[in-house]
Amino acid sequence: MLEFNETEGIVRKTIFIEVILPLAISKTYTYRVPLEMTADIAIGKRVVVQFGRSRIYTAIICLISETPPALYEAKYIIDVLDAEPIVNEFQLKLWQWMSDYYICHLGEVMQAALPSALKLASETRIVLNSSEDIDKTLLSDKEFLIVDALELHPELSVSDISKLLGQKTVFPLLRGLFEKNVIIISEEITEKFKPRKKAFIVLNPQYNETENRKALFEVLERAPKQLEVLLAYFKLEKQQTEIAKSDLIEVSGSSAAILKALLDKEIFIQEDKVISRLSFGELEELHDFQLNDAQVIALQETQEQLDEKGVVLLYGETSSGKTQIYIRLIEQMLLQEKQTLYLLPEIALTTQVIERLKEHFGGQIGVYHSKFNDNERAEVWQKVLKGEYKMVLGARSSIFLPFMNLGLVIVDEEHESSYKQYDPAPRYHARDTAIYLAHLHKAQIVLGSATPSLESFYNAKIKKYGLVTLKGRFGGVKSPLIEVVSIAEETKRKTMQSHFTSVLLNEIKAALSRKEQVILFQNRRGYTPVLLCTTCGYTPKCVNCDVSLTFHKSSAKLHCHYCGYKQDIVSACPACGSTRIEQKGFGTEKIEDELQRIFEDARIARMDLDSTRTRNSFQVLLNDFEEGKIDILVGTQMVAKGLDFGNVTTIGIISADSMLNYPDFRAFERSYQMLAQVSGRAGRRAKQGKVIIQAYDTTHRIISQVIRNDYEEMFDTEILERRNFHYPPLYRLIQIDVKHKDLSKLVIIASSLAKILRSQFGDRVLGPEAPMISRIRNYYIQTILLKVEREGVSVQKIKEVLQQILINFDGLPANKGVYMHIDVDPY
DNA sequence: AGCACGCCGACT
DNA sequence: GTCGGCGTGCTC
Repeated sequence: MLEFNETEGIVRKTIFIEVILPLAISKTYTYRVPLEMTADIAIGKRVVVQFGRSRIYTAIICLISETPPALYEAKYIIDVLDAEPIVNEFQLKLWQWMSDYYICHLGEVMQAALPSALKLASETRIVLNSSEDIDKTLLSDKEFLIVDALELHPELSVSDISKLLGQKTVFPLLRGLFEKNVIIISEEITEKFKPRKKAFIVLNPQYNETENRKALFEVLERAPKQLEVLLAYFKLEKQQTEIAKSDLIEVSGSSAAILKALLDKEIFIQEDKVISRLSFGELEELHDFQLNDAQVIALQETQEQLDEKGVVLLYGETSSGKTQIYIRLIEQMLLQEKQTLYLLPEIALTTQVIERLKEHFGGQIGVYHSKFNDNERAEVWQKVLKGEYKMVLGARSSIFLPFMNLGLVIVDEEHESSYKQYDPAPRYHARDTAIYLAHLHKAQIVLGSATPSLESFYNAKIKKYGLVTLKGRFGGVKSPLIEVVSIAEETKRKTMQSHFTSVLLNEIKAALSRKEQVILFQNRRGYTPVLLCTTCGYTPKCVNCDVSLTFHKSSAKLHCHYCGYKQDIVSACPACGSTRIEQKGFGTEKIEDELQRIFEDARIARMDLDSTRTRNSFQVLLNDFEEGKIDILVGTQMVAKGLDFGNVTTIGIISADSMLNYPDFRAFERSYQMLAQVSGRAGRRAKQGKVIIQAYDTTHRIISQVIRNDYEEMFDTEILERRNFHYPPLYRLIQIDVKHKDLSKLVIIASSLAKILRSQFGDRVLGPEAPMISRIRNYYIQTILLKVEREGVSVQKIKEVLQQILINFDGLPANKGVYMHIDVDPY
């Protein structure tokens, strides 16, 4: 299609573009480009398009062509947003791979990949950025109008603004306001990540000269209180490199007011530094850049293996100093001007790792975190794009950043389950996706763990990955003593007190008397505190989901963990009228209560999903614990992840059985990892820690393997089981969830689907089966599992066939009202 | 994902 | 006799 452009006097072609829309749609859509925008078109740029009657979206250009679509008239694009592409070819390839591998729509991948500030849509809510002073003289008339309107109405949608201005094209205007930090996206402002700051005091450097110092003493002669503070400062200075404000006040026996006088006189200078009390274990020694012998060897081996295989599993015990090795590898990347992606589990990102690495690498390091607000995320995106950040530290979503020349990917704590996204699609695993990402860039990738996932260790064993083992605890940290206590035995001897064995209680008592801290660990899954009528056995259940309601003392209500439904507590059983209703099972809340009854004077706190729901409560809790305001911390999985407190010497596992008996093929592997990681937390520094494991089955092989610290034996026994029962890493799993509001219809539909699948895939198909939670938000669920062997068949082929079957099945009138979702590698 | 078009119950 | 319930189908 040729058109003549009079002003330029040249013949130009009308072009058509394929765009990805941020929606769960299986296709890309074709739009027509107005001639005056032709020159601005490039793959990876954003365009504004109208889709459907009234909706406007930001889409990404993924293909440019000159042939108009044959069957319909393409709409014109409204605008081109970018001067330069914001998504590169590597990313588009990665998106396509994810969409194929995880069987989801490209639009869903885009939705997950782009920070929302980069994909405004007509429904996006906009608010003013209150933390920023707005210089209104810098605004254009239209911008001023928008700001004015936002001052009146705190929250407006993009389409509101469009109406207000009487024009369709508002995205470029809004983009300008974003860049000036005037407006922000509303959904994100609630979760702003707040690093904790602590005040440090330093002497004004001018007093480092002897002359000036003399004068200083003379000046302060008539202010004895202030002089005392100064003397205390000099004393502390000899002992430590950094002097905290609170320490100085305490040591000098002075007050904040006196210190303030010194600050006002500019004798002291206050510095607020971001600190954290969470760590991933091995950072104390980060300042010591001398690698020990074991590390030197491991580093060298890692490099050799990386050159040979591209992927290396760095299997290093807790405290063996994996981080130092990462740092060396990163340094080499920096020398080669290549980018590094350093992946960490979500929770570890609030930690020292960031500060320490920032200290070492300076401003070249970016952090990408779900708790950052969207403007910050978009900013990191831009800086990675421009190559300003040579390294990014981030949680799973940072695999989506626009790296141009990635040289190295590090996946720390690679076994962590938080690398897997469950909902919504794309249900991807960041480690596996990172391996593909590295492959696209021909980059190297290091997976690090003290307790590797079975699949990674397996891949290392079959020589697909390189394997480097790093033994020995760094800095002479001793391994803790592990003691297993039989609950059955103590129950028989009647020495149990509620859920605690006498052995555990004695250890707690001893630790408390030594002024040391204790962490108690209770796995919540499978042991929720439910109400039970002791007369008829009735238990209150959620009206929307197939779960028992959980009693929450804090709200004095019964809660559903799946849909948030709340209900008042019942005093009489609605089934039989009996008032004999008791609490069964035990959650952290109950443990906390009972513990308080036993240790009346101890300060006990609880850390779980409920107690840390609000933004800062997690930090506050850890803060208090570190500062010694809490003696005993009771918690769920959360406490197992990377907590590092020097004064914790005693760790108790309330019930190892509840983890081991969890009905999941990975229960043993997870239990091993959990117990090994928790044990690694005890007695980190000078003191040797003690771990008490309470269990009914004290002879369980996993417990004994944890005690002997024998990962490889665990691996061997587990692999045997996995082979026998057709589970990963020897087989691949694809899970299909079938959902319907009507249970009887669901059962019929699910089994007919299973039958169709079986005709194609034979006994690779399992189910349908009702999952543990068989109804959520009024939808009944059945799952069908596909076990596909690793050798001899093409998984991609199987996925294609599967996808086609599901599309056909979905279209059948008999199956209306059914929802299906696919989870590839659902673990 | 949204939003419109379309066929069956409780209201002026 | 109309307003509105949400079931299904399309969006370049």
